[in-house]
Amino acid sequence: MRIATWNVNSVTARLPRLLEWLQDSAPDALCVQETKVADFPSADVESLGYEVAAHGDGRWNGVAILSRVGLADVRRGLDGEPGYAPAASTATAQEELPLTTTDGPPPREARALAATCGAVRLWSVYVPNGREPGHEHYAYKLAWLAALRDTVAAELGESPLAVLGDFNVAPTDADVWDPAAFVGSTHVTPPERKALERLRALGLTDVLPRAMKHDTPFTYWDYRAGNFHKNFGMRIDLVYASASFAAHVRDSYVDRDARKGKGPSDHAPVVVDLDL
DNA sequence: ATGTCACAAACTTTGTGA
Repeated sequence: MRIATWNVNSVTARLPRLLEWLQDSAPDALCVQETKVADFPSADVESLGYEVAAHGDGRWNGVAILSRVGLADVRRGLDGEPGYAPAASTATAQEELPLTTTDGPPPREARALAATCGAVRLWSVYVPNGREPGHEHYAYKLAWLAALRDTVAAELGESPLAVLGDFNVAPTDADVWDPAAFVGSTHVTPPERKALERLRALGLTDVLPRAMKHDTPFTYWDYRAGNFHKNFGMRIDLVYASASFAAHVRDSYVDRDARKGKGPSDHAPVVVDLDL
């Protein structure tokens, strides 16, 4: 069984590359992040034999799971999932108007989706970026990761389970091209890494993929400044596998070739092959 | 230091987010 995860950075913009990759790599199930659509364009992938479960809220975020081995018990969102409301505009703040009273909690975003595909339970997750340490979005990121941990904890049992997606955290300094370049930035701070550690403490294993080049299994390279060409990347797309899932992993690799060519995502897929 | 994308609306340009 082949399972993969890929942040496509807009499924609308990436549809030709997605269809090409599905045909070339033939995953049995694919977790997708940053679909950036309310309605997933399902027809084309269905013609390749995949069922689609999607969770999208429009312009930002959005996750999906594509499967050709069944798609059952679909869940959207996390237990106790925090929401996020952007800060008020500065123009409003300068007028010193009384804060508008908001009714209820901030809206939840489309960042987590689960489905059972054949013998395995999969979560497709797109963890909040965090913007910068100390930012409201950074606190949201940590709270979101805590809710992810609690939700996964409640689902863990005998069945193989994996959480796959764009975690927006590099687990160790080896997972960024230059730790010195990330001082003061998100993705590498102790609280973010601690949040991943608490998730792994449920008994999950970080399935480290093979690199296809450079001995650095990076999964993301900024579009700017020739970062891909210079291999200035990060490993932030992760596969966290339960013991019964990890026991069946035969191989895993980063499909770095998918980051090349015309109109790529800024992330590469991570592929996991299982002997079940 | 901040060079590229993608998206939507203030739409032939800008802002927001990554």
